[in-house]
Amino acid sequence: MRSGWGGEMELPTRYDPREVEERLSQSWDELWRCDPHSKKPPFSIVIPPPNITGRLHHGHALNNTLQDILIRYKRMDGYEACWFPGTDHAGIATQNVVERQLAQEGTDRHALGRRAFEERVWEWKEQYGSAIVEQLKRMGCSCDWSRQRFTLDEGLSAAVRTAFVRLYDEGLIYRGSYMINWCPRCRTALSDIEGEHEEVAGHLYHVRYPLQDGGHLTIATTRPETMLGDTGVAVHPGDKRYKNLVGKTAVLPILGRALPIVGAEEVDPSFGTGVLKITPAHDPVDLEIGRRHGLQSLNVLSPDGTINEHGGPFAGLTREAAREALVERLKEEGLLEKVESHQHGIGHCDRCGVAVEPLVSTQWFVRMKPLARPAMEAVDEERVQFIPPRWAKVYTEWLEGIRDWCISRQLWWGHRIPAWYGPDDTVFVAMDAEGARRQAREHYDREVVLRQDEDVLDTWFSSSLWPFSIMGWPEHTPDLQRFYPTTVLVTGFDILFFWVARMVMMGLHFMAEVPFGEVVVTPLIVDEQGRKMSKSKGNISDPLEVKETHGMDALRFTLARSATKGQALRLSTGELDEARNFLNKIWNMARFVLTNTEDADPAAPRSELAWEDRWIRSRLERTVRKVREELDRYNFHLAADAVYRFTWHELCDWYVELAKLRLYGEDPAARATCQRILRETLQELLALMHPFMPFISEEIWRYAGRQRPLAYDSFPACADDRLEEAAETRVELLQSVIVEIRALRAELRIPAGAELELIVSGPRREGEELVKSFARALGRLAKVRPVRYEPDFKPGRATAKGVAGELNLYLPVEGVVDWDIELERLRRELAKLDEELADVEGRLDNPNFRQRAPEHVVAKAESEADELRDQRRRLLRHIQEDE
RNA sequence: GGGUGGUUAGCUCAAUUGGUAGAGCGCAUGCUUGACGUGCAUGAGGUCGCAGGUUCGAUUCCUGCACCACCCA
Repeated sequence: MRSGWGGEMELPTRYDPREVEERLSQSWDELWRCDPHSKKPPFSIVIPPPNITGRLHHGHALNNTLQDILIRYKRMDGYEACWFPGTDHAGIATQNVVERQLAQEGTDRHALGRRAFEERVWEWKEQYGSAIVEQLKRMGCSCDWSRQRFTLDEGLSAAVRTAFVRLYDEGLIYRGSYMINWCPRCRTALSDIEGEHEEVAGHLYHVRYPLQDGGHLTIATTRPETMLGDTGVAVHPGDKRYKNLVGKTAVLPILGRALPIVGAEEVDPSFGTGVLKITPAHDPVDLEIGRRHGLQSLNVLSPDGTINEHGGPFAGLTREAAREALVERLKEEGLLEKVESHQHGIGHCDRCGVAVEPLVSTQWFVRMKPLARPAMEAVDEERVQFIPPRWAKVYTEWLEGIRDWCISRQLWWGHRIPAWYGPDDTVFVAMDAEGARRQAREHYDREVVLRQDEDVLDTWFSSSLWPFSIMGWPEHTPDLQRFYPTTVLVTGFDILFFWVARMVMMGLHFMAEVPFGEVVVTPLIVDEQGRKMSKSKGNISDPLEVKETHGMDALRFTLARSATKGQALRLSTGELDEARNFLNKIWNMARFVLTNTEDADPAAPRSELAWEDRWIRSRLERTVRKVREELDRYNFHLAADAVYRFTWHELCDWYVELAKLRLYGEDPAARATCQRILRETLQELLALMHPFMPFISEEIWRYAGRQRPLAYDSFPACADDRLEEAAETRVELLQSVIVEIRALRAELRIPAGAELELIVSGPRREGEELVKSFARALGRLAKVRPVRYEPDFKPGRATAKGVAGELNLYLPVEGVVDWDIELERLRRELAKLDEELADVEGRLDNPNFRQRAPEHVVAKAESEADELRDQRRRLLRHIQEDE
C-alpha cells in the first residue's frame, strides 16, 4: 500500500448509520481516559447526573450532545479535556419504582424491612440503573467512563456525610419544626421547590362559625377539611366590618373548639368574606399569624394523608372523604352558607403528581441565607457567567428570596442522615456511629444506646456536591487539583434552582471556589405543537427511535443546529430528515473523494494550485475560523450551520464539480494537485465536523486508511496564508456567470444538453481572465463552448443576454427561443433593478443621510448605486436591441 | 399579581454591535450531468404581531397593547 489513502474498501452508495454507530460506539468506551498529571491545559465538565430510573429523553440528548461537542472540540484542540460522568440515585423516584414492583408481588417495604428493602433497590439498580449510561455511550458521549460515579457510592456518600457534619458544626444545618410540603403518596417531606403549582378548578366554601357571644362569622375556605386544625380566626385590623370582634372568641363548628379572633395584616379583606380561619399546622401564613398570637398548632393529618386523632368524628378518613363528610355535616347543621366555583393553585408532587399538603413537621434544614450571599456575589462579579446572560437575573432573584432548605426525606433509599439520638433525644451528629458514640459518652458520661435518625437526605443534597465529590472530595485528589473548578456546565433551566444554584453555594462553601466558570443554559425540548413534554401528556418522543430511523449523528446535528438561545426547542421530523440527507451527502462526497484519489501518488509531480484550489482553501479557512469562534461563544447553531454550508454549498456544489475537470482530464500533474487538495480538504473537514457528527466522520476517516482515531487528531487550526481574497473574488465571478447562464437557459427553455457559444464583453482584465482560467469550467458547468472575450461585441437579435458582475454575457441562440418571453424576462429584471435603485438613490438624495451616516455606509451605498446603474444601463441596452 | 422568552416566506426556524431580511422543507418547472433522486439546476413566495416614539434611517433601540409558552407568588 502506498499512501494508504482510500485502501481497497468499497463504500456503499448510501450511508447506513445504524451499523456504523453500533460498531463504533462499542469500541469507544475506553478511549477517553484523562490524566490529571498531563501537561496540557485542563478543560473539564461534570455531567448533570441522569437519574437511574430514567431513560434517555431529548433533554438528555440535547444537553449531552452539546457537552460532547465541547469536550471533543477541546480534546482535539490540545486540552486535557475531561468529562466526568455518573448517575444520581433519585431517592423518591427509585423508591417508587421498587415499591411498585413489591406491590405487584403483593408485599411492601414494611413487610421486607429496611435492610432487605435497601438490598432490593440495589439489586434493581444493578439490573436497570445503567440503562441510561449505556444510552449515553450509544449517543457517542466521550465521557471518561473510568471516572463514572454514583451519588450513593461509598466515596460520594462519605462526601455527603462530611458536608452534613461540617454544615451542622457550623450551625448551617439545624433540626426544627417548620412548615414543609408533605406528599401523602410518597409519605415524605419535600423542599419548597419540589411542588409543581397547578391551577385547579375547586370550590370556595362559605362556612358559618358561631360566636361565643352569639351571632356568627362567615368564613370562606377552599379546603374545608383543614377546619379540623383551626385554632383561631383572623380579620384585617383595619376592616371596619369586623374590627370590634378582635379579642372575642368564635367556636369551631362540629368540634366546638374555642377560636380566639385576632387582627392580622396578612388578611385580604377583599378575598371571600374577609375573615380568615387560622390553621397554623397547615398553612404557612396561618403559621406565622398563629405564632404571633400564641395560637396552638394542631396537625390533623397522618403521614398517609388521612385525618388523624385530632379530627374527631372524621379520624381515619382520607382528606378527600373527610372534606365530603365535613361539608355534608355542615349542611345538616345549617352552617354551610354557599359554595362557589373557584380556581386556585395547588402544589403537586414533582415525582408522583399527588397534591401536596403543607404541614408543620420536625425536619432537618439547611440555613440558606449565609450560603446564598456568596453565591450571588459570584454571579454579580461574573466569576460564574450564564449563557445566555439573562438567566443570571432569574438566579439572583431566587437567591434573594431564598428560604431554608428542608433536606430530610422519610424514605429508605438515600443517604441516611448521620445523626444519632440519645435516650433523652439529644442529637449527636458525626461521620459514623462510632463518632456519635464518642460524643454521647462524653455528654452523658456513661455508655448509652443511640438510635440513628430514620430519615435520608434529599437527593439534591448529594447533587449539590457533585462537581467536587465526583473528583474524590473530601480527599485531596489530583483530579480536584487539576480539574476543579470545572470549565463549563451545560444544563436545562428547569434545574437552575434545584441544582445549579445549590452547587454554586456548596462549591463556594467547601472548595472556596465556584464549581464552574460558565453555565450554558439549554432550551427545553417541546413537541411539534410546542407543548412541554411530560409523562402525563404522553407526548414524549424517544431519541432511540430517532436513532433507528435517522441515526445518532443526524439527531446530534439537528440538536446542535437548533440549539439557539430561546426557551424552547421544537424538534421536527423535517429537520431530522434534512440532517439525515446531509449525512448522506457527506458520505457520498467522501465516497467521491476517496474513489478518485485512490491512485494518488504523493511523490508525483504537481502543477500549481488552480484558482478554485485557492478558493476552496480560503473558504475552508473562513469556515474553520467561524466554527471555532462560534463554538467558543457556545453558539452551537451557528457553528453547525457553517459546517453545513461549507460542505454542501461550497465543497460539494462547486469545488467537487470543478475538480472533475482535472480528475477526468489528461494532465497528470494537474490531476495530482487536485487530488491533493481534495484529500486535504476532506481530512480537515472531517476533523471540523467531528465534534458534531463523531460517527460518520470517524468512519470515513477509517475508510481513508487512517489508523489513529480522528477523535485524537488535531482540530483544524487557523492559517492566515490560506486566506486569499483574490481567489475568492475570481471564483465568485465565475459562480455568478454560471448562475446567470443557467438562469438564462432555464428561462428561455434552452435544452439542458444544448451547447452554446458564450461571448463575454466588459472590462478587459476580468473578461480575459475568465476566459483564460475558466473556459473549461464554463463548458462543464454551464454547457457553453467555445467561450471568448470580445470587448466590442455587437449582439444580433437572436442572442440571449445576461449580466454578471461587470461582465456582459451573450449567448447566440438560433431559432429555439421565443423572444417575447426573453423580452419579458429582461423587463422584469429591469423593474427589479429600478426598485432597488430607487431605494438606494432615495437614501443618497437625503442630505441628512449624507451628513449624518458614517462615511463607510455612505460609500457603500454609493458603490451599490453605481453598480445598479451600470447593470441597469446594460440591461436597457439589451432590451433596446431586442425590440 | 410579578417576571422571562417568543410573534419574520405556506411550514420549521436563522440573522451581536440600527444601514433595508436568509436557510431548509414544501410548492412550480426542467434534469438517467461518470459521489449522491436522502440528488442536480432554475424560479415564485415577506406590511419582519399591532400602535406610537427616538433616529438621516428601526425587523433590530424605547413605550404601550394583543396573542402564545414558561417561571415565580
